[in-house]
Amino acid sequence: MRVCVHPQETGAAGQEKMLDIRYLRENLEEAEKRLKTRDEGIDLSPFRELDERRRALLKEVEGLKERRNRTSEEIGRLKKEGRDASGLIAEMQEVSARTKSLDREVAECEEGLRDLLLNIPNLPHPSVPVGRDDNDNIVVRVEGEKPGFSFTPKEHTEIGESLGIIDFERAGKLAGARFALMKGAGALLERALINFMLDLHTREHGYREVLPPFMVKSECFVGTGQLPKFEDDQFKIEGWDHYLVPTAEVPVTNIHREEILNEATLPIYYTAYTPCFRKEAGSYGKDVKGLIRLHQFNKVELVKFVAPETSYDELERLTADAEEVLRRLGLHYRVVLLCTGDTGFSSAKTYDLEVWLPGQGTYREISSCSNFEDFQARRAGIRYRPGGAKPRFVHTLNGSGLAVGRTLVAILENYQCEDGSVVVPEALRPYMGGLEKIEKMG
RNA sequence: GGAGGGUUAGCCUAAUUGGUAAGGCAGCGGUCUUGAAAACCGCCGGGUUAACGCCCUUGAGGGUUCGAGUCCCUUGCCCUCCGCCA
Repeated sequence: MRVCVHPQETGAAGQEKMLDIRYLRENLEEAEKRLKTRDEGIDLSPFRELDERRRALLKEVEGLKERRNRTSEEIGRLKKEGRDASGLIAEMQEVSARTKSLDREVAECEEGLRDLLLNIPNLPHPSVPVGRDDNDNIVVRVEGEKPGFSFTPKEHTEIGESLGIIDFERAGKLAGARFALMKGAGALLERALINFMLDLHTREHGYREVLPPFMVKSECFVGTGQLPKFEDDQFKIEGWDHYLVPTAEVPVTNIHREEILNEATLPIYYTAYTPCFRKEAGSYGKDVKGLIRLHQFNKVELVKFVAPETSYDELERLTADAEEVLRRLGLHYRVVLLCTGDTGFSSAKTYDLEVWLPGQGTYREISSCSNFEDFQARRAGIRYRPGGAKPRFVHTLNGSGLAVGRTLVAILENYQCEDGSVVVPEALRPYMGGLEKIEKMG
């Protein structure tokens, strides 16, 4: 069901909620306890007072409005009959003034509530392990095996630069640190990966391909949860209300913002390629070299809109769809269930896929698959009508399928040969004009 | 960038000089029917309430007014034309 902070603002206020206000009112202690498993600093204590004050104000102002409505009609009748209504009009002038000032108080009160609510993360699902950070995540399965090497495997930066397919130096000249310039077979490989992933998801997994705008309005960012809390991570377009998308999740989830979907159309599966733009504020010194952490990278995303009862089954299937990319590419990986402290702001439950990188001797995140339950749907106003009944919020999910740059890293490191060349995984060869091996050009 | 037109509930469409949102379609429930259709009845934006009721809702935000879909200002989006442009 839809809930509004302020009944007069059915559009705006309704979308700016995260948790059901009625749930909070009735279960404040429980909610705070559960949220504290994600973040000790969460404090819901201002909620009670704001909520009660708002309701008291509404009671008074609505009473006044009722009187005003009735009297105004009476005035209309009197005037039509040619009788004098000046006494009533004078009376209503006062009521009107009082109403206006009360309305302002209500608005202030609701702004406080919004500030509070918009910054509260989603409740973690009961199956999510309680923990502080990534040390408390749980490896739920491991697929494939680490490749063996008869030599010491190199990191992708070294492989890519010596093959002449990645040029970090000139990328720096163009755009500074954390950008890459892909060249020749490197650029082709990146493009092949995008096409391979989109084809797999559209032809075999039932997703519909979309190509959204790469910059969208701020309200979309509020809808999916990047705003207001994570403004610092976003690239804003100067003089516009637009931001560059940090993930296709933002434009694709918001395709159905403020819509009531026909139940028969659910579930809806979309896949989209977009570049992703992130400031990476606060990651200074982390992954400064290579393709791992860039201000701009490519990603193929999977997004689902589903009926609430099905969303956890859908999460398992979405994760499997992302895993299939790694399987087809012959890459060893593991699936990690994130703990409460490591799960993203909007998500109720998240699996990360971590691919093995022999050059670095470590697993790195290459996909993140989440069920947001109705958190985003509530903020973005995405509903469906179950069997002609009242509209209900859908559940939304998404996952990377996959991060393209990191997949390219994994291929370079896992398929490298002693002579510095890189074997092209068979699944990609049709996308690369039959190329079997990337070798240094003369 | 300039000029003009538009925006009403899931969709489509009304609403004298300002007087308190009328219909239709789709959908849901029911009557009728062997079943279905048709016809007929009810429901069919949000909030609140045990219920009656009350408040809010004409893209958004302000203003004027006792009272605004209607008048004024700001603004989002869509369409047409001009200019510019891949």
